[in-house]
Amino acid sequence: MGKQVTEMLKGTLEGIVLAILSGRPAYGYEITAWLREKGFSDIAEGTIYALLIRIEQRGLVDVEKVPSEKGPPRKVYSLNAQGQAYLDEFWRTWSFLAERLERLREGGS
Amino acid sequence: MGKQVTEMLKGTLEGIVLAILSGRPAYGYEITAWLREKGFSDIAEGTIYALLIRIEQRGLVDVEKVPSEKGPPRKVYSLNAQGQAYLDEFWRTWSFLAERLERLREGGS
DNA sequence: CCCGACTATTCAGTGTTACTATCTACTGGT
DNA sequence: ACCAGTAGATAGTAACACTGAATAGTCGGG
Repeated sequence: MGKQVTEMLKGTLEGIVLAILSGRPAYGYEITAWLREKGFSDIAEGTIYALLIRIEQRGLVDVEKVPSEKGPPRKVYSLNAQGQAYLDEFWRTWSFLAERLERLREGGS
Repeated sequence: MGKQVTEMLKGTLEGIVLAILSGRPAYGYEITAWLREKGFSDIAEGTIYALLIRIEQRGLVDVEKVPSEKGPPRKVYSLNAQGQAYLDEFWRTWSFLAERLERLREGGS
């Protein structure tokens, strides 16, 4: 993809991951694969893992280590109450920005 | 505002400014005032000036120095062909991201 | 029995971006 | 002379995504 997406993802990728986790618990490798499938073709794996560590340290998610049939144990993340609150805030912020941009695109005031 | 907006603006603020300039030429102080009026309550002035210098160095805008009745001369920026192309690309990138996020919000696949 | 393929995570170093805070500079009104 | 308003520049900081590589575990094939 382009540099533009990279820069645009700053601040939104975190919300995207939290939104995914609000549907169901998931682990890093799974999330990366899911994102790639959905068109975010070149989000680096390292990026997701770093992000997960960040949101874990901020207390937005709970973590559980689950043995895998294949490969090393998975770190399964699930959204907690604080994370849900943060996600709600994220959607409000996103709406704010999206509305204004849409208006700009239409050439409105 | 919050830290969330700050991070989300990375990558979008540039597009916002280019979109403004696609409507009409403008100078830094004017753009800052316009943004504040439109709800981006605390975008720092320094941020806009730095951004304008950046897009100027990338050749996305043309610059003209215009004497002001009040204060020092204004640097009036206008979008050129290259900037227009970059803006088009920006909107495509934005649409891509906005679509996927909207789908995520609806809880869809 | 080792080697590659797949699964899964970690980490050090880099570049871009917006923010803070401060500084310069010009005008008009008191 | 001073101050508010207009206008721009800049040095330093923090956050975030990327690159690239390393580590670790399981499995099947030669």
